[in-house]
Amino acid sequence: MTKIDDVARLAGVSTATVSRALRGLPTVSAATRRRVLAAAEQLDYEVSPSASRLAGGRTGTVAVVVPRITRWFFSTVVEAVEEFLHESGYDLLLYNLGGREQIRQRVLRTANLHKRVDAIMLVATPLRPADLTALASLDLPGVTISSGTRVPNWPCVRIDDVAAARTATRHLLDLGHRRIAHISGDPDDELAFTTHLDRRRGYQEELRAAGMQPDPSLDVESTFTIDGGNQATAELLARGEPPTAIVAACDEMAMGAMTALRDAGLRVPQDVSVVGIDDHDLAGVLGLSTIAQPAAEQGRLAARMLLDPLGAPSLGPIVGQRTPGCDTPVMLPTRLVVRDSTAPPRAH
Amino acid sequence: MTKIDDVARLAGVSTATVSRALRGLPTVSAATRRRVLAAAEQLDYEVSPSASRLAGGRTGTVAVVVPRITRWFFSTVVEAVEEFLHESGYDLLLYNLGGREQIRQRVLRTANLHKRVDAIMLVATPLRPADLTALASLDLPGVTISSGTRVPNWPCVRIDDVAAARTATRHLLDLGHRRIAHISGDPDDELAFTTHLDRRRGYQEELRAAGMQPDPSLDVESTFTIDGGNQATAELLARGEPPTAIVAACDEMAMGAMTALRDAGLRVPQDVSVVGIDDHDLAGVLGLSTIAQPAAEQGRLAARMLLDPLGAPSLGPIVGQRTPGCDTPVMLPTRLVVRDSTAPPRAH
DNA sequence: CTGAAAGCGCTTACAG
DNA sequence: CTGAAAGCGCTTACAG
Repeated sequence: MTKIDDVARLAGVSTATVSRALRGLPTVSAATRRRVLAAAEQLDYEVSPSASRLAGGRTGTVAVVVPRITRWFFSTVVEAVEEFLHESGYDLLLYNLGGREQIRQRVLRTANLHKRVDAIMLVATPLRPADLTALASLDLPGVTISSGTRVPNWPCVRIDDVAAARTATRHLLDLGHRRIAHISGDPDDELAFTTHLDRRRGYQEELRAAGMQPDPSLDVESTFTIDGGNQATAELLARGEPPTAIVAACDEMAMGAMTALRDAGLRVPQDVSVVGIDDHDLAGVLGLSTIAQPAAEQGRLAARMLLDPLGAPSLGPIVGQRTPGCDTPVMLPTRLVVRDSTAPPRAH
Repeated sequence: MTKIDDVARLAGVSTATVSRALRGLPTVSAATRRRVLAAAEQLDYEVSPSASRLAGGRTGTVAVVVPRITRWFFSTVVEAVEEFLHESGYDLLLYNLGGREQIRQRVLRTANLHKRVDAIMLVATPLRPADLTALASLDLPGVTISSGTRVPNWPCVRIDDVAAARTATRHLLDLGHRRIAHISGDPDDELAFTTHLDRRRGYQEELRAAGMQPDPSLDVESTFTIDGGNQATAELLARGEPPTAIVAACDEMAMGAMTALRDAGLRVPQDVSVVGIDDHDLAGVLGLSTIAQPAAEQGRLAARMLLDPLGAPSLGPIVGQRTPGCDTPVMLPTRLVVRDSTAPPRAH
């Protein structure tokens, strides 16, 4: 392995100068820089990350924490984030919580992340008070995506979940539906995962704006998954007269709903309309009407907001600066995408 | 930040002993170990990864390279691998190639990975000869999942793609189909991504075994995606009399095929049967018959084969030992899952 | 079983 | 703009 001394010797300068030249610091003359770069190139030199980190105190690495990488929203966000990070010279350490509480604790509460990364991105990760304390003591810059708990001084990128659910509900109202059900997730989750709460609120607000009272018997809780949508819908149908339309809190639940309806012999949209939120990769294949949210864009933007104050991974010390005014989440727009799963209710 | 000296002082031993005790090395007396652990606990001590790596030469990190994290197979593999790695004390560095050739080069050909990870996992990553040379000079242990290029001395976990496609084709033959089309991917990819080639071979072999000649006009190439399946099927339909059944090289292509058929006014399975390979999360929702492959299990097994020779991340030097007999890929079984997308052809 | 000392390969004040 | 020297926080022979 060639090391910095080899480069220094070949270029006829000190290792300090090699270090500066290679990192593009401005305090190196053009001629010297050229010589150093040539030497490094010739020797095929790559800096040792461990040594650089130990000496410089920066890791050039970002931790990205997601609940489940297999779900559409999270894999889409991670793909966009990965591209941005690597283009910026950062490595991505992936943490997939996967519902395992012990992993959550190990990642968030121990000093595990400390000394390991320069910054943290939390995607839709609900936090307990103890988690917040742990994160605060880590004293690292970070960003959150989607709802979940806000972390003091960390910016947040998300959509307006209330508005998204309102748009979905309004779409059904506009089509003439009055018996509109809602299926959502995480009933016994005491964590502050607010997405489903916000979306329920939007559903209820829009009904009320139309002069209607939300009917609790048409509002079923389950989990934020295909299976959850399936079960919630089955439960809904078991309760008696089916609704003419369903607002699902996410596309995956909507897909489960479509399956349950099919299994019950009901046609979509002739018997029951279904609208989701997300615009999942497969929404088109299924003809699912939905409220599209820009997942990749949220990832890219959050990555940018995270890295901007950090600068290049190996350029001088980290500026402790926090983005000012990051108390207001950045909200990205959503839009209604009408496909084949929604239609006017049948005439009585 | 508390460091190893603080622990040493509190425990009344040398830093060398702290290091040994904390890593569970056997050459520490039980009493000393207890004292050290208590001190570390009391001080909330966490080893500095950078320092440990620099001094010990191990990174406790594995690079996982996937083509596209947003696709079902890859996110499922990564989820399983992530769990295994973290449970074993390793970090996961994610590289999502995303079709960007320059990224492939940066990841595989430069010494980028060197000094950064202890081992590499390549998931369905095709390699050019130059990539193989670069990997060889990295001299790191590794493992490959799925087909793609074999790397000398690296074990490989996969399914038998030829057999999977044969089973899919036989299923259609058993139902009475004779006009069976095949859609697959990567037509102008000179890389050695062999999955689609193997699956085509299986399709053809099974037809021949049934005494039939594969009809080139029923074999369309596109890309390994939903969109690719859609386009390939549209192309197939444009060629004239539709087939009575389609073998898609993966579920995502099958989903695209279902969309194209629907758009063309053809019903599945009444007019055309469709069978895929994968057992994608959404195959059930779509009623897609398919050949299920164990994605998570391939990930777990590959992670285990990768880590076994490495031992715990901070336990002594890496043993250069390569699993013997790793020249034969480990093949995991697949199985036919019949749903609603396949049925006997209509009587003429 | 334990410790003193060297060394891992860089970066960073500091001085010039 | 550049260099000599200290130091980042561990692990590892080596010696006992």
